[in-house]
Amino acid sequence: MLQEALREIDRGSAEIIDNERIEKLLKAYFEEGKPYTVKAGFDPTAPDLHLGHTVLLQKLATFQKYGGIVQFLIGNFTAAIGDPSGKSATRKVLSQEDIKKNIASYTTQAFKILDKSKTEIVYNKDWLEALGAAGMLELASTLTVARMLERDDFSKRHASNTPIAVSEFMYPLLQGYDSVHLKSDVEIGGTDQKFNLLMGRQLQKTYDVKKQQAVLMMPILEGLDGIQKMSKSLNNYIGVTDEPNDMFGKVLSISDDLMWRFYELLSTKSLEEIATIKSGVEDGSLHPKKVKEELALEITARFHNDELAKEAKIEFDKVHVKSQIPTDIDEYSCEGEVWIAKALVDCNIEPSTSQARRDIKQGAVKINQEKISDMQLQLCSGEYILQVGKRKFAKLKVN
RNA sequence: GGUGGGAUAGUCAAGUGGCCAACGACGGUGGACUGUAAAUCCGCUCCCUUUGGGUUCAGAGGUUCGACUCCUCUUCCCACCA
Repeated sequence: MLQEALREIDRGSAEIIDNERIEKLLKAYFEEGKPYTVKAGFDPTAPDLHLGHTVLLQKLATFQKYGGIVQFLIGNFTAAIGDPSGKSATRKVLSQEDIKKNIASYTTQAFKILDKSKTEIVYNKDWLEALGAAGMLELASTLTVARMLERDDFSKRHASNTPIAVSEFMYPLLQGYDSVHLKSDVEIGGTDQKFNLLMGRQLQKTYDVKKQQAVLMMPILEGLDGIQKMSKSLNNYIGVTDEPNDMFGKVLSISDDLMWRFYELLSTKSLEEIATIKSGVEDGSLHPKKVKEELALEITARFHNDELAKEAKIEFDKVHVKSQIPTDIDEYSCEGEVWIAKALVDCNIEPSTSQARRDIKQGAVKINQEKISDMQLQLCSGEYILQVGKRKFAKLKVN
């Protein structure tokens, strides 16, 4: 039982620091029913969670299964600084209402995965603001600049002459201080957070918390491109609130290599099962597309339900395998004759008439499934299905 | 505070008076091939109903027939020295 729990916790993790402590905590739980705390920090700057976040959330859910109480930390104080790990140098300051709204939508999404009864939502503003200037100084004095520059981001940016704001140095310290305040037993985060996570350990020691948190790092999930990390700003993400059709389609669009990564980090299938599937693909007994469909179904069903996931697959096949028109298309209408390029822009499937003209020239535009080439074309009254490329559709009614 | 360097399209990055809407790379996008996969190949990639017109190269002025390129000021960044 204990071994099984440990294996499940270890699954997919990139690195665990102080694994002995995790073992001890679990042992105490199994033998005495003693709970422990698992901290994970979230930045409320964007209101939507994507699958990259769910890698962490799923791990938290695993801890909850085995006695962990999740400290779901909302970084409403640190958000003002911006974690240096992103490349954005400065971050705009969010209004209180925005943050509140983001937090609300954040937690609703998170509870699709987490067990609400075993989750404490905490806000670091509550204690960091109280820290004051004196407390900040004290905190800042615990670390040398040389140590700080050890952090990969900082040294790279420093080496490449990219600016670093002094306030950014505070970020790891404050995140570490969160662990002091919360007396966390375990903290989990992405591998890019290693420095910050370790800071928690160090500060817990410095501030004499009597314990040092274990640290579990999860790999960073790559985005749809398979190279960069999944993030909203790179637009390579699958959002947990994405429509079933989009979700299904996006999963199917990832490369075969990336698919294994998604399996490992997102699927609930056991590692053995995944290994079996993988060897099936390798020896040719399983088609990779089928395998990817399975994954897409699983993921879509998790955030919606089985029914909707199946419908998404049927819809997908209809549009892409049989090249038919999707069931739901945005509808637009207009008065009088319209020039085709203008119509495409009005239907939001082209960004500008210039782009529309180029696409027409290249034969990317279809009306009612027929390729068109006349860029002077005027649409007179009637109903048209407009299409650009393989994915963009709109229905236009000309009166 | 001093000295020097820099700011170019989504990103990186050429361009040092006309040949510049601006090389190239990446990204994005369209097409071919497929499994809407990857890889590969070809096209497109500021806006405008376009053999043309308009607005761009941090910002504001100026020199010039003509400026991304020269001058002045402003803003921001970097390095070295203090």
